[in-house]
Amino acid sequence: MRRTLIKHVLVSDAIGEPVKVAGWVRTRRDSKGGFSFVELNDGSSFSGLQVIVPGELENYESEVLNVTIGSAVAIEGQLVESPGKGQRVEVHATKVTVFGLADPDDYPLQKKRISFEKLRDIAHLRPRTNTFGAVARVRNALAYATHKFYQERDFLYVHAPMITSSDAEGAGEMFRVTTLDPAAPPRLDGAVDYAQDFFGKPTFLTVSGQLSAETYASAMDRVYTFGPTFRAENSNTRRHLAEFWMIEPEVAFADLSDNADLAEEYIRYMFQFVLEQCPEDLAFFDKWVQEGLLDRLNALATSEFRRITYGEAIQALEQADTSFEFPVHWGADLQSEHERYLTEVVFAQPVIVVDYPKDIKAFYMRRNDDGKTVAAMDVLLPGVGEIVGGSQREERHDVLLESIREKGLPEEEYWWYLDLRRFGTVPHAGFGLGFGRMVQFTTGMQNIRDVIPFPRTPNSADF
RNA sequence: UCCGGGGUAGCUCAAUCGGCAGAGCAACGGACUGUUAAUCCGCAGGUUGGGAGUUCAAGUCUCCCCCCCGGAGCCA
Repeated sequence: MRRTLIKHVLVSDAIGEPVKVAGWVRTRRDSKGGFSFVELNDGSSFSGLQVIVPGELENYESEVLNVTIGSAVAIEGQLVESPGKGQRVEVHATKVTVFGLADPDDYPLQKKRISFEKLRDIAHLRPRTNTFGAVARVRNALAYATHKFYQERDFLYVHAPMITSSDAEGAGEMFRVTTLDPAAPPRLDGAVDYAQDFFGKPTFLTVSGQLSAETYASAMDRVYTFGPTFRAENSNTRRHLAEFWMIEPEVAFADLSDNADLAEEYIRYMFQFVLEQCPEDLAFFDKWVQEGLLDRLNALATSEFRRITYGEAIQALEQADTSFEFPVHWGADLQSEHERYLTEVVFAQPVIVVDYPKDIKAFYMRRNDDGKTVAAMDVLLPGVGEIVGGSQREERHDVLLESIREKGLPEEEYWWYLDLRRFGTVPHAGFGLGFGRMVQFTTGMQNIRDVIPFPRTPNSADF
């Protein structure tokens, strides 16, 4: 008999028909009536399926009564309307196959709530909990929405390399990739001789797929990357990971305004999609993780984002009757507290800040005509802060070269990047969106370590 | 990396001035005719993160180390 996923059984109308399901037991409650209730979850939906196991089954005493939370079983039986409260249908078992028991003396999960911190220590078992099952489904839905959104708009999915020989991508400390023996590396004049390393030169894990995306946008018009990126920063916050996933669209013949349109549309699309696909999971987060989550997501799925310039942002902050830890003045970068104040207090909605001072932004951002600012943009969301950073890229060869020199970057490493401006250069723009932060915002989960299956942070790379 | 808060039973936590290390839940045994975080009775559960020190006596005080959480910086 063919197995049906529980999410399909729960909405099935085939009352009286035979059905087969399998999954992991959440609870078993025995009745004096000589039968047991078994709640089964297979990860396909938030809700589990209630199974009634009659005492007459031949393995009832020998096996079923040993089934506890965490056990893996398959059930064959009949779908019936449930006389009890709390579920529409249930299954009356005619056969129970026990694949694996979970000794309750050792099994670390229980029906009672366990702290997220403790669950990180058992990350291999936490997807079996309500919260992490729901996070996994929402994360999946957001990834699906991402591909759907860009594919529907004729973007090409580009796989950026994860290993790079450029140590000057300008986005933070990098992890070194090497096959040399760290205890005894080959040396040349005292220094490590990377000519003998696997790639014949020093290599690192990428911090961004942007530069690769730009090369493909300069041929395929509109592209996006969606892959892991790595930062060796010693960041210990609830918003940072050493290994995290980023989505980076890049569009040719586009300016900063087109870029902001795209970011806004994309973010709204994800909210709409996940509201449609994961109502049960979101209702759970709304009730147990962050009150008011559903109202906010619903509002965001349709509302426009507020767009202001950096100069206007500084003005608004200078007029604020709050005292900030970091002083506000034109030329200073916006701190977390400033970003939060703008998006949470001043406007109380998502905010896109554009045109930042050139001195605090990356070399590749397009210089504005005022000579002071660049065509950069940050998208700020209440609760998470910066979720998108992007810009129109500098397409003028001489201006880009000047920027590279001004910032003291190694010109020779950018020969291919400069080539894009020598041959058929084109105005183009793009941004990066931190996928984990999007999942955080969508689920209300406070810590980014709890929205990725196996978080990598300083001092922690288990599982 | 900096600042602050923590680490006690399987889990969530308590322990007054330094004086016998406790509770709820889970688990286990039993009771209960369809339960929904079931309920009731009973039983059991400990190298107090690791190390050193002060003391008649340390979960508690001192020092070193490890780990976790929150905030900041860096950023997505």
